[in-house]
Amino acid sequence: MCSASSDLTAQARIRNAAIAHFARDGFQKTNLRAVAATAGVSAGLVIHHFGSKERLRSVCDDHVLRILVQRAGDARPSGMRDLFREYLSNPEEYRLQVQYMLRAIEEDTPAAATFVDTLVEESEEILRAGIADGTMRPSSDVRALAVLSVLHSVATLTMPPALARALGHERFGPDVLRRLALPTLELYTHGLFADDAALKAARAALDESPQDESPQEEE
Amino acid sequence: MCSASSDLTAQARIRNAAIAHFARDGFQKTNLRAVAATAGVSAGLVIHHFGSKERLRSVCDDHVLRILVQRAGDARPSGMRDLFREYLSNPEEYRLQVQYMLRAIEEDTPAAATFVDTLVEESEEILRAGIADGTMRPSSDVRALAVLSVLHSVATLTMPPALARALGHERFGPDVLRRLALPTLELYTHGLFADDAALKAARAALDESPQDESPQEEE
DNA sequence: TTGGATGCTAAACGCACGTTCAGTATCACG
DNA sequence: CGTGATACTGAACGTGCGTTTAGCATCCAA
Repeated sequence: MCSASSDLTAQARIRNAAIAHFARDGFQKTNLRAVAATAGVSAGLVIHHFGSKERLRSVCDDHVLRILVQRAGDARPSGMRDLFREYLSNPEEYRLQVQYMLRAIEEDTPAAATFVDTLVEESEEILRAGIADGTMRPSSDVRALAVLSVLHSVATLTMPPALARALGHERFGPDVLRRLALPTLELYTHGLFADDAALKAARAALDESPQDESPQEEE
Repeated sequence: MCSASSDLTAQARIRNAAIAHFARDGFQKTNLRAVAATAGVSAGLVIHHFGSKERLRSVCDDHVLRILVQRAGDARPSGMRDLFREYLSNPEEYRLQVQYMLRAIEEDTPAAATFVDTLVEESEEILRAGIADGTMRPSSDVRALAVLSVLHSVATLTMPPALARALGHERFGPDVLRRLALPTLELYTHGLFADDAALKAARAALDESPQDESPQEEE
């Protein structure tokens, strides 16, 4: 990790400070003077180097995105999708970038869009591979399932404090994750319902009003 | 529905306008002058009646919370947990209040905490009942499963635009919901994994580092 | 009738914050 | 040396916005 604050160009220090602030407080709530302060420079310099707060954000977006996708391409076994698992076992290393991206997803940044697209794409590939080799159950809509699993991952990592508190913890953290791991895996291997009454009912209901958008695949 | 804008007290009109703005744009981004405008009053009157923007929010919180919990207690078959199903079949009626609460959950309002607590509590009751009568599979941690299901519901309703776009839609809406309904139900009745290798591995891993927070229940 | 609440407005105040502006130091280069 | 260009600062500017204030009706009680 290259987090030594000096011996870096002021531009880089500002960028890093901005990433940290955006990740922690979000774009709106962070003010340039605070970013400048943690970067050890004046507020004017931020504008001097980046032109505007908005352009500073887009530079941060690109930077974080580049780190994360390069990390995913890093000859890792199964690409970016393992970011989640990786994050669980090694939260320190990329926590900042992941947190930044989660914020970006909330705020619907262009970078978040390409990040999410990559996640969904890789997730879908993994699902198709798993279904092909029999380790995963076939689905009526693999694309939607991929989106659903990414949604669940993102939701878990951005878990609202109120829900964390309902589990008895102050806020989201490794202990919450550990607590949810087993129920999540149980859900993903057994499901929850003992019979398929609800599923059949839903299929019937959807057949009645066939506002069809989803592709037809085998089940 | 009582949405006629006149023939209501100015206080009520301001409160309703604020609820609409907070639900649509969030607390930070809505400014009092806009609220005053849609309420048809001056900005000063908002302060005159509510003292501050923050106290206006808390009044809105209480109001929406009261509507939602009274709706849940309304001799409905299974209480607030059906808000989700209710919302799906009848999105117009309580869309505003639900959207308001989703925003409140994001912003971690006290009202959101009690709302979430109620959701989790009712969810847990339903799970226990379902497990008892055999319609649901037993879980190693019912509380965590309840939190997980609420998390999934909330996440679905607040689905980030980037994920909706990955499904081919502009943003979250009824069509996205329809698209996700089947995969969700498939996941909740069959699970995803064909075998329980991942689950066993996770159990083993958690046994190694028994940072025990979760209660022991039957499986 | 008077006098004080109450409902309400327009204007102003004050602060936070993004951005601009002079002005200084330093370094490159002719 | 001189002459830019570049890095940087402190102060100021402008604006958006929450809030305050002064004032005007209206209505009710004494």
